[in-house]
Parts: sequence; C-alpha cells; structure tokens
Amino acid sequence: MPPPAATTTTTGSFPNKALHARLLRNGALNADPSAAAPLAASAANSSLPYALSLLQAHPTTFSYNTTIRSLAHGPSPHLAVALYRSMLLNPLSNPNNYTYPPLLAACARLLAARSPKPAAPGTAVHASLFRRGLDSRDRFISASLLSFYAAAGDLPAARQVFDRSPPNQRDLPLWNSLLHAYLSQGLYTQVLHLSRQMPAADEVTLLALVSACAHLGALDTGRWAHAYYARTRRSTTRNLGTALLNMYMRCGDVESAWSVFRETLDKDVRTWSVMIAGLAVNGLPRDALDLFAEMKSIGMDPDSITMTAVLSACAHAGMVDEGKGFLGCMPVEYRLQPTIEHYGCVVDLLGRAGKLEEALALIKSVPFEADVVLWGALLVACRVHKNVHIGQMAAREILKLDPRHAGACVFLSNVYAADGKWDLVQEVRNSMKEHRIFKPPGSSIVELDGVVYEFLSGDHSHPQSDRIYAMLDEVCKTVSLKGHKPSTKQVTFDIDEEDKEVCLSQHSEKLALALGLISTKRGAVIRIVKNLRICEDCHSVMKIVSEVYDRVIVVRDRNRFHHFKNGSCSCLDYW
DNA sequence: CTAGGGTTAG
Repeated sequence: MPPPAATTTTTGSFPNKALHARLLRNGALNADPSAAAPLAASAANSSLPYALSLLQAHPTTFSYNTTIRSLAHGPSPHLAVALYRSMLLNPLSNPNNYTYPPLLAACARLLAARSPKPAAPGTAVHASLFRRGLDSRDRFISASLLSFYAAAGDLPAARQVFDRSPPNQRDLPLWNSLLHAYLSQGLYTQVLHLSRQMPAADEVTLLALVSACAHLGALDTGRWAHAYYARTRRSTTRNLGTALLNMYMRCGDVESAWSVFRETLDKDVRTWSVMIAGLAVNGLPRDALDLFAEMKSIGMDPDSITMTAVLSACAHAGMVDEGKGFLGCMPVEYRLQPTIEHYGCVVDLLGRAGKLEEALALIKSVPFEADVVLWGALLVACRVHKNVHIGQMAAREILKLDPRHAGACVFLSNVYAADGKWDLVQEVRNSMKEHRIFKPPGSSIVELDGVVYEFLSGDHSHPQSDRIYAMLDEVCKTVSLKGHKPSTKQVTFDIDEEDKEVCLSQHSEKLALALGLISTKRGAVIRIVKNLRICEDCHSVMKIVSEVYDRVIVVRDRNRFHHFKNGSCSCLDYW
C-alpha cells in the first residue's frame, strides 16, 4: 500500500510545527537561521507554502540547497527549478557547488517522461553554474551534468563534460555516469570498450556492462563480468543477479541463467519475470509456465510484465486456451488491466495457431485504439499462414497508422506480385521510393574470445574476409549436397539489384556462422545475434550445419531464440 | 560549519 497522500498544504497542520515553535522560543533560529533547513526540506513536498515561508524568514544557502534537493527527488521536480529561481532573487542566499547536483538531477527527471524533451531548464542551469565558475571544478557537478545530458539524449555534450573534467577528478561514479550515458543511447559496443579503460569497477559498472552484453549477446564478456563480481562477493544481489540472468538468457545460455537464478537472494517480481520471459523465448515455454506456477505458490504477485512473459510462453507453446484464460483472469485474479501489449501477445498466439479470424475479432474488440504492433502481429501470422485477405486488411490498417511501415508495404507488394497485378506492385514501389522507405539492413553479431564482430549482408570488412567467404562456399556446397535448395521467397525486391541467390548466400548471419566455424573448435557453441528476424533460408542452412558440422548454434533474432542442434531447431520451425 | 554524484533488468 502506498503511504497516504498529504491531505493538506496549509501550514497549520504540518507535524513539525511544534519543533518549529521550540526552535523559535529557545532562540535557535535566531542564532543559526540554517537550523530551519531540515524543517523546510522535510516540509517541501507536502506543505510547500510552509517551507517557502520558512525560507523567506530564514534565507540561507544551506536551507535553499536542502530544500531544492528534497523537491528534486519528490513528485514534482519542476518545483526544484522554480525554487532555484527564487533563490537567485534572494540576496541573502547564493548558489554554491552543493546547489547544482540535485538541481541537475531535477532537470534530468523533467526529461524522463516528456517528448519533445524540454532540455532548456537544464542547459540554463549549466549556463548559470558556468557563469559562477563552477564548471569542471567539482566532480559531483560533473557527474550530474553528464547525467543530465545523457537524459537529454545529448551524448556529445555528455562526453564533453567527461573530457573536460580534470583527470584526477574522474572517479568511479563519473565513469559510471559516462557508461550509462552510452548504454542509454544503445551504444553497447562502446560500453564494452569504455569499461576496459576504467581503472576500477563496482556493481554499478558491472550492471551497465552486463546490460550491454545482454543487448549484444556478448557471452564471454558477460561471463567475465560475472566472474569479476563473484571474486569479491559471496552472494549475488538482486539487481545484478537479475541483470546477469537476463544477460545469460539473452545469450541463449539457459543453464547459466538457472544457476544465477538459484543463487540470487531476495528475488523480486523483475527477477522472476526475466526468468519466465527468458524460458519462453528459449524454446522452453512449459518450464516458463511451471516457474510462473512456482512464483504464485510462494506468494509473489505477478505484475503486468510477468503476464506479458506468461502470454508469450503460451504463444510459444501453442497453448491457445491457456493463453486466453490468463488474459481473461488478469483483472480478477491479479488486479491487472490488460494493456495493448497483452492483447498483442494473444493476437500473436491466435495468429500462430492459424486462428486468424479470431485474432481479427480480438483486435476489433480491444478497448483501445489498435496500434501498429497489434496489426503487425496479425500481419506476420497472415504471412506465415498465407492468408491474403486478412493480411491485406491488416497491411492497410497499418499503413493508415504509419504510411512508412516497411513490413506492410513489402507484404502488399508481394501479394500483388503473386497475383500478377504489376501496376499495383509499381504503385507500392513508387510510394516506398517517395517516402524513402527501406528495410533496415540485416546485421549479425558474433563474439569470439571476448571480441565482438558485426557483419552486414555481403560484408567484406573483416580482416579474415577471404577465409570467411571460402568457408561460406564450403557450407553452401555441403548444404546443397544435403538437398538444400536456396529459398528466395523472402528476398524482398527492394534490397538491391543483385542476384537474389547471391544476396541470400551472403546474409549477415551466414557470414557470422562462417567466422564462427573457422575460429572455434569442433563442439564449441556458436552464438549469433541478429537484429531482424532470421530468414527461412538461413534457418534451414543452420539446421543442416548443426548436424553436419556437429555444432550447437544459438541464434537470437528480433523476437526469440533458435537453438540448432542435431539438425533441428528449438523453435520447431515456427517463428 | 552543515550537504552532494552514478541505480541497472522485461
């Protein structure tokens, strides 16, 4: 239960009134006006007028600073900025180095939920402290300035704060702020690179590093971070434990995730949710549902995200009735109102099961405005089940909401092409050209000996490129001997003018696979992370390679994992 | 004189 909200903002009811009176009576406030500081700070978020009257009566820098700090961490951070303005107007109080860190934290919090982001207060504060000569003088100010620019999405400015800070001032929190700035911008390889330059690492450092590894699928580096942590700690704290098991799951290493899960103390709902979601996408949806049952049996309440993981498990297991049941019982049993994400999971669930009419009916019945994600789930199902009629409807709905949606354009154009309606194909193509729509280029990441390599389709940038392409040639011959025919169905017309088969044979995940094959010993697991969905051709090549070369290959694509082993895949060819 | 920075996972 949340604490009861303050019921009044009048000065009369403030509980510290008695203390205030005593301080006045015994003359303490006269002797030291800063004695009002704790009173004003503790009143700021519940009885602001009272706090302001205290500050007016006893205006000291110290009192303003503590009150700004209190407001900065309270429910209305903009009041911290407002109070700073009134501080500037009061000649008896001058901002000092203690004023700025909480003020900048308040400015950063103002950015969190807004778009477009109002960066103006923060940059004004920066200008203000710069005029006072406090720029680059104080490591606390540097760290909070850096965090503010990170929150504003201005990485160059954040980096500049770091670069301009004197080297002897670059302590661990400042490095950690920089790390999190890169992390928040999605620059994961730079996070790995930066962390290697750090003089030391603490838990916050490792959280950023492990999180970056999770995004990249960089298992070796993630394992290194885990070992580094385990050297100095007896048990795993909840937050790092959750980050670690998420990392193992997102690298497809389910066993290690289980062991971290078992040794993590004080698991919270996030810990459980990450584990359930990880099992669901790693081909173990039944285990995910068993774990959910265990979670409930120990009295841990699921939250909205747990339920997304549970519904995703049902979808991956093909458990239509169970999934619908969970969605239906959410409001009653867990007091959770289904969100559009939950409906999306069930549309996905119905869609995979081929129940396209029912999925369509569900979309029409949701109590929200259906979004691109919802229609997109249906569109994917229509592509898999080759339902042109509903697919066209979904694609048109998507294009109404987002005329630049590449998937919908490609679907429509493929439908028209299959039907021989070339004039309509041309129309879609022209529209795509006009809107400058393109599918993001496919890229794959493979990590070898702790170094992350990224490949684009047809990439020649790797120093061992010749050997990679030689290996790729061998793989192509091997799989065709096994009866594999290149499946060009999924090659979309708009990639380029190259021959489709050549294009297909140089998909980024195949290049990553080839590098994995030449750089690791027989029997070693090859782990690849792909930014898009794996294509049908690559999927069947991976299956054959896993058998012929006796390899376990784990591919993480946009939505799930494919564990290839002995010629088959954990996704059961359904993705 | 007093006090202050980084906090992640789905």
